Amino acid sequence: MATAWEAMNVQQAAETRWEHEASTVRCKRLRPLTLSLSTPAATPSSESNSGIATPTFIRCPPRKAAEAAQQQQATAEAMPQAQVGSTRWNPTQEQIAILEMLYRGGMRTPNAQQIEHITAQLGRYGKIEGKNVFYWFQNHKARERQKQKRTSGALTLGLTTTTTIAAASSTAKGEGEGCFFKRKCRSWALQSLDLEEEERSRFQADKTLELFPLHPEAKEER
Amino acid sequence: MATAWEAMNVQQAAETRWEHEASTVRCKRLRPLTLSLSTPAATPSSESNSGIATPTFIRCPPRKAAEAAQQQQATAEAMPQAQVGSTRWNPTQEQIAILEMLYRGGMRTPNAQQIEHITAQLGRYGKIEGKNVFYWFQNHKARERQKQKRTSGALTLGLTTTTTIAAASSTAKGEGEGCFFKRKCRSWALQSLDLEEEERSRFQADKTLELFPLHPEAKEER
DNA sequence: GCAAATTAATGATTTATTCAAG
DNA sequence: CTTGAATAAATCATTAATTTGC
Repeated sequence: MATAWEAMNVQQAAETRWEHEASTVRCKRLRPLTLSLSTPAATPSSESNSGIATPTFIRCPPRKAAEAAQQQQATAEAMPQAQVGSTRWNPTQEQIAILEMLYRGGMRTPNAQQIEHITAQLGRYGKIEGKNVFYWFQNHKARERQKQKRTSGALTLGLTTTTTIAAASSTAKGEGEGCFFKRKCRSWALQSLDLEEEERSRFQADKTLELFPLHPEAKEER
Repeated sequence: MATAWEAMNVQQAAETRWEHEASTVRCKRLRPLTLSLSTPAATPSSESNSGIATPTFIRCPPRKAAEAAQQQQATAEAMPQAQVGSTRWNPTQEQIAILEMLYRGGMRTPNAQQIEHITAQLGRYGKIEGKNVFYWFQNHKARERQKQKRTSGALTLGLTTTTTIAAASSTAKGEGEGCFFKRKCRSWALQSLDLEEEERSRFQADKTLELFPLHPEAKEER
């Protein structure tokens, strides 16, 4: 559990590894490198969690400390082979392509339903979970912002190389919906619905969700 | 960094969360610019709409609407604090008392199961959702940190503020599992399979979770 | 050519801030 | 002003890529 999710991270990814070409040279720049100076007083030590039985499927958590490992029961799963060990989602080319398309289309913080839909769709190309979609947008958005900041800082020209991107940050706040947890709640509450795209319209109808069509935040400021 | 295994990625146990406490003082207090100035060029407008045939996903609905929609179900409750028209959770005295007790007991970032449990318990005193519990801990923790920071800052005059802060945060760290998303994931990840029950228990058994019985963290460390 | 060692990306989490209801 | 709710920034951690010594 804890993550059962992870547990089944199958990824079927059999297909080729997908090169991220889609995004074209993503960030390339030097990584600020975070510096791990940490603090003088910082003592990582601790750790806590002592060994715990790891569920057969390897979930992601395992990281440090002893492995206790005795967990027999090894993968009682039927297809032992499959990707058993992967811990994190590894998007396929198609998945990335779709996500980027959506992003370019203006989507920044999809809400629960949107995520469900997207996940359902992307699921056709490989194993995926809602959280992956969520994180993808979060990260993509953040990194774009970051990149831009870096760029602008360097250039200083303020030419707004990518005005479009700017929109991202502004949008986020504007409406309160997309919120993160929202989807969580939502999922908690009801998850089943996934169907086809049609469903979307249904939602729309009763939930007043506006359609995508840009026009985004007219509201902006606060 | 980067250097791989340095740390020995040994596996540990299920679920553990590894907290990055190591870094303790991460963000240096004042965050450079962020503020809402956002980007100079921020012009939401455009949004790159070059017609994109974006899959009809819906965009986030305006906050008001969303809220309204979501509360319809709230009604009909016979609970004390009927929050009929309220949009946000309004904890009852009992709920707060319990939460604080847990907090004092050392709980900081409850995991999915813990949250579920707590929510269930608190539900006896009034309407409540898992996210409320989650947020409560998040906020309580953050505010305590904040307060502490402020205090220390005032007293020490910039004298190694870091250390003090570090200390503060360290406490918070306590246990690491609870990851936040855990629950979300969990919920997202098909709940149908409850196969994991046993797993859960297993987990529970060895991993804290005793929720209520305070006593909790004996671990606390640091 | 190849596998260990390194580095660049980027998925996943946590913490800091901000927003806004009451 | 307090605090529930939500988002963005900072980090951490793991895997894809790339480099390097044989």
